[in-house]
Amino acid sequence: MTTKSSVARQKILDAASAVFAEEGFAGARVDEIAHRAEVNKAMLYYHVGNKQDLYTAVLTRNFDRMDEALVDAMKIGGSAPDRLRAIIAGIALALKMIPDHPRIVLREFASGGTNLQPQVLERMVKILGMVRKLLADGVRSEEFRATDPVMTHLTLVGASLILSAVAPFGERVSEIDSGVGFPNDDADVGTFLADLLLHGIAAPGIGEVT
Amino acid sequence: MTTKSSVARQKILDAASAVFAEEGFAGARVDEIAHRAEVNKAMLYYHVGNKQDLYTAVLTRNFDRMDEALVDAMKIGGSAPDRLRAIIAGIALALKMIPDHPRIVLREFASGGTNLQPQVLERMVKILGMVRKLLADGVRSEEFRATDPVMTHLTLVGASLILSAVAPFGERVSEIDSGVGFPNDDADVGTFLADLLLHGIAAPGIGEVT
DNA sequence: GTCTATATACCGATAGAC
DNA sequence: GTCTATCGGTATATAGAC
Repeated sequence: MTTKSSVARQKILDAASAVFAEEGFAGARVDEIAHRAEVNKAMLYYHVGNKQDLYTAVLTRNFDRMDEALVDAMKIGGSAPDRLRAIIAGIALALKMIPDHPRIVLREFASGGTNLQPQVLERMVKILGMVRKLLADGVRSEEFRATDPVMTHLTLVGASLILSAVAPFGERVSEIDSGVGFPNDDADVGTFLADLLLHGIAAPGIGEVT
Repeated sequence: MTTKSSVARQKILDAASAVFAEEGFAGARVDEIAHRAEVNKAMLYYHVGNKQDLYTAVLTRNFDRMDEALVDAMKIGGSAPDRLRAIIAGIALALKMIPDHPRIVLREFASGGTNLQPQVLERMVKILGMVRKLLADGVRSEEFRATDPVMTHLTLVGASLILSAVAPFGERVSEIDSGVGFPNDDADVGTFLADLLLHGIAAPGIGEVT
C-alpha cells in the first residue's frame, strides 16, 4: 500500500534527508536518493511524489520529531532559567538524533525559505514561538533582562543549529589546518549554550551592561 | 584586458555574489549571473572562468573585504571586553556592507565546505583565528570565564551570520504569520550580540553558573 | 574582446509492460 | 506494486566568426 507508514517510504525519506543535508535541495539528485534508499526511481515517485514533495515530506517529518522532543522537554516547569536550560538541552539532543536537520534548516535560513511549503513554515514558527514565549515569560518574571526577544531567540536557535551542524565542516577544515579542532559528537552543546546565554563569558564584575 | 580589476569582472562578481547568496552554488545559474551582470555568457567564461572559479573568486573577494574590516576593527586595543565589542561590531558592520556573504557562508557551514577551495578555507580559518585569539587573551587576563573556546567562537560567528542573513527568511515567514517580526536592517546586531555574549540574559543574581 | 550558435551531458519525470 | 526505457527540458561550457 501507499500509506505514509510504508517501509519503502520511510527508507526513501531517510535517504532523502541525508542527501538534502549534504547537497541542499538544488544539489540533491533524485537518482542518488533512490540509490541510497535501495528503491527504483520510479518507485520513489510512486511512493512520495516529485522532488519538492519529497523535500516537504522530509522537513515535515524532521520538524515533527523536533516538536515532539521539545514539547516533552518543556513539561518540567520550574523557573525560567531552568526551563531555558531544559529547552536548549532538548533542542541540542533532538538535533543530535536528527543530524541532517540542522544542515537543512541552516540552508533554508540562508536561502530565505524559498523551498519551504506553508505547512513546513508553520512548524518552524511553532518552535520559534515556544522559545520566544519562554524568553518573554522570563522577562516578565524578572528572571531575565529585557533583551530584544527576536534577536535573542534567533541567536539561541541559530547557535544550536550551527554547533550541531558544524562537524562535517570541521573535518574539511582540518584537512588544511589540523590545529583548529571543531566540536566533535561528544561536545555538550546544550550545557555550553545554556551557560553562555544565561551568563555570558565575562568574568563576574567585568564590563557592566549599559 | 583580462586583469583582476577589469570593470566587467567586477560587475560579474557582484552579480555572482548576489545569485550565489540567493540560490546557493548548485542552484545558481550561470545564465542568470551573466544576465544580471549585463555581460554575454561567453564573456563571463572569458573573464572569470567556469562556475567553480567564479564561486571561488566571489568568496575570496568577500572574505578579503571581511578581513580588511576586521583587522581595522582590531586596532583599537583596550581590555578584552572592549576588543570583543569592537570585533563583533566589526563583523556585524562588515556583514551589513556585504549582505550576500553571510548567506553564502551559512550554506557552506551546512554543506561541510565541499565547494570551498583551500585558499577560501584559509581565509575563513584566519578570521576564526582572530576571534579565537581574542577569547583566549581574555581568559588569560581573567576578564573572561574559561568557556570552551571553539564552541564560543563558533557561537559568536554563527550568531553573527544568522542575525545578518535572516531578513529574507523573515519576509517569507511574515507571509504566513505577520506577527513574528524578524530583525530589520536597522537592528543593531553588534551591540546586541556583544551584550549577550558578555553578560547573558539572566538578571543579576539569578541562576548561578556551576 | 565580443557574440551567436551549438555541442554535450545531465536530470527530473513518466509511459507503459509486467 | 515494480521496473525498464526514454522523453523533454535545461545547464555548463565552448567553438568559431567577427
